Amino acid sequence: MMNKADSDLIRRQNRHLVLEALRFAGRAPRVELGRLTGLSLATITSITAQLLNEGLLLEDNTVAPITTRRGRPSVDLSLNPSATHVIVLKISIGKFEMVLADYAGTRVAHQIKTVATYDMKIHDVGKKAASLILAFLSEHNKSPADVRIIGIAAQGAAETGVGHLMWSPAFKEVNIPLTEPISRLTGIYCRLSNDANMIAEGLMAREHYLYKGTAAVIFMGYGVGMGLVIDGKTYHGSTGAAAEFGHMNHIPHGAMCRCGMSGCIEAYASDYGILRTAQGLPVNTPPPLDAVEPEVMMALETSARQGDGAALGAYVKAGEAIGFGLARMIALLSPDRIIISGPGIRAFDLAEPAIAASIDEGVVTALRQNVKLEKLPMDHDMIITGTIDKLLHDLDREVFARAEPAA
Amino acid sequence: MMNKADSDLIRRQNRHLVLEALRFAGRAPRVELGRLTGLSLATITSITAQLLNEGLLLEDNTVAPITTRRGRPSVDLSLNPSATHVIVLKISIGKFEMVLADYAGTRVAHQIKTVATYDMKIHDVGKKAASLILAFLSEHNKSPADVRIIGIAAQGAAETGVGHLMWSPAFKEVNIPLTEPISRLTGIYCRLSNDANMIAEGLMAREHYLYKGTAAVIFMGYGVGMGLVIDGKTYHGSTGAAAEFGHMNHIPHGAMCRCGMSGCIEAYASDYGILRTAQGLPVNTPPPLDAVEPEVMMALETSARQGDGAALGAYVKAGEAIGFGLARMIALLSPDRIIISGPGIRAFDLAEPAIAASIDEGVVTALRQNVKLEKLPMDHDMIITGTIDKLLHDLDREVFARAEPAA
DNA sequence: ACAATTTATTTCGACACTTAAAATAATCTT
DNA sequence: AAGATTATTTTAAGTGTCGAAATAAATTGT
Repeated sequence: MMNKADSDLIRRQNRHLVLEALRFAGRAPRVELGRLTGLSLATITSITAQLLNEGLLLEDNTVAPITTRRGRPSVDLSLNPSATHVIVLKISIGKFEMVLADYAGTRVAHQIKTVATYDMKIHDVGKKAASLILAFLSEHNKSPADVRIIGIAAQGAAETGVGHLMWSPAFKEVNIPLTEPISRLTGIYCRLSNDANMIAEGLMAREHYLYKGTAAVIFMGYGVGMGLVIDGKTYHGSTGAAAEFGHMNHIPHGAMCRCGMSGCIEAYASDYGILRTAQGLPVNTPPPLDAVEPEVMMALETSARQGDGAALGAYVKAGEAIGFGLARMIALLSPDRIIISGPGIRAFDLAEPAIAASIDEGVVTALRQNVKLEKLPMDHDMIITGTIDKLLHDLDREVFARAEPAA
Repeated sequence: MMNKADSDLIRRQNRHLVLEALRFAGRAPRVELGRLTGLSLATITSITAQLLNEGLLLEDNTVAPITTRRGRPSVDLSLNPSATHVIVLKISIGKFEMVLADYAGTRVAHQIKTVATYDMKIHDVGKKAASLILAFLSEHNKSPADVRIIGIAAQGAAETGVGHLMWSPAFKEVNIPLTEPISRLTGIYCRLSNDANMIAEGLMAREHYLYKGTAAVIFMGYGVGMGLVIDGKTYHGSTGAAAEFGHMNHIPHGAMCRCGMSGCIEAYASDYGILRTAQGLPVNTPPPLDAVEPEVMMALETSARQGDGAALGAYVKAGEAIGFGLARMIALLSPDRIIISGPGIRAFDLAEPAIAASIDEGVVTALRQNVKLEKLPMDHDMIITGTIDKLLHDLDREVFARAEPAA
């Protein structure tokens, strides 16, 4: 069903609208907010007065009005950066990266810690993360009370629901509990997401008008990941670990994958898969435990460009795996856009013809023709940017859209 | 973004809630509606008075209260059957089936017309359907003004957005416009959907508490179809022709499919695909144009049960195609439930071991373990039931939730 | 310098909706 | 027939949005 509606709901939704408009615009006078939200100026006055009173907004006239128009000058409102803060913890192979951002989305601190992730014991991961976060905070003279939420973006299959990391290239262990211990040890509410989903989230925050429908962000690199946006919302399956594009089967009984199965797309299109093919190793050669060094992949790319047949062939095999995977996804979901990114995007041109041919081969024209396929240069930072955006949007919707009970 | 909220929105949502509760309960007194919706009795009085006044509800005390409790007896309310009507047109190979149902969901008329669908010219389909509908109505002393919406459930790929049938086993032609001509010629608003989606819709209306998340209804028969429910709503892709599970590639460069591509799941798991395998015909044998007679499939099933190796092998091949397709879908979407239905369900036991083995082979345990796989006996009527449910729900939400402007 | 003009914001009065509490209705019990 | 009990309606208060009117704060013109 739905929930019943009352005047609380109206206020909540309209407050949310105002916050969203301001986050989109950065700064705007009340008239502008009226235009953006469709609300009357009277309502805008009422809502912004409340938000100012609660310390979420700031009257911001630091920038002198450039225009020399007649009439009462407008006074810009903006989100109050110090209303609260969020922390992003990005977990990847061998390192923990932390970013502290204020309520306006500006990054105020940044730290990268080298951590020997692979051999960590299952319960040390959360403990280590929590202690790094607490140290990071006190280094910047902040207390846990200043931070409203921690968002973890991790490589691998993340169960957002329970906050476990089902598996990840960064760890030998599986089913690592993250949100619970980190929440408990820091006293800060904590959420876990998959890194590719966070890229999708970041793109949406930037060009949300483009994401009315369904879009998939494919992420090629050490593994093959995907962020899936359905009807404008990132999709998590029943467990929160959906959209495992990399571990969608490509060839029954095919090449050995890091996940223990055979024939996954990743076994052909990830760094290690491409390398294995290029080296002519049998498809059941176990994948290496550590990430393939970028230099190795760059060398492979170079020799492919110089005409090395084995290297070229490996990129074609990778393209076929990606292409048929996309064809299957298109048959199933018919997305509006597919965006391919990740470190592997460097060599995209080598795989692209095979990708295109495989899509043609794998799905009828009628379904394919409406899909836009784009590539996006990799930006590691986008994972963090996307996570910040998502955390702040979540806070706006779930926390700050609710009016504080009057004193 | 969202839309702004005002008091209209509240009323709309709460009216919708009352209508939904009454559709769910069939008949209920006001106190009961209060409990079901969470609204106060004062509000229920106000809303039901309005709905009674608009003719959508009926005070219904035809059934004498069985209970002999003390206190003022309650008076049941129910949906007014004659408030409006809906028509379902089910299009399948060789026949058009029409059902007229009242606002309470009761069927009041039913007609099956044999139509030589396959060779119809592209613009004759809509004309034929419209004239049959008009004749059907006048036969039952109804005028188009008594009907608020026509819902078409068609086999094949339906573009709900534009109302075209992209392709269908029933027609030689492709891209057949349906909603526009039928709407124009009958004067009744018209919508097109895929038949498997309507089964999913019917299941949801009956057990909507089971469909909070993601569920897929696979439909095996002449073709292989799918209805996909994501977050409790049937999913249509960018064009409205998503969820073409049957035409998701199974084996690159594989068996020839009716859609013109090679290696689709349907090419192995549909009636004609199974038959082709059993007969030992080469995989590039073109599929027959007409539906395979049920008797032929039943004979095949019988010989498989009697130990015919070729027949058994064909069901195994079909099971592999379905199983790997499901494995791929699970990797991508991690649904809560998968339901397999359709006429092909009769021989499900012959394919089931192969389905299970292929799912095991094709997707890691961690993703698979949360998925419930069920089979559902085929009921052709469920397509019609589901369409009626969906039409009425759509009307409740889009039309009747809005209060009529006061006279 | 100051009135007129222009643009932004706030205030006011009307209206819609929900709700709790009080009032009313319609039955059964004793 | 009075009292008890359950269902429904009415009433009064509270919250929210909106259009119109009022107010604020600038520029322009003289």
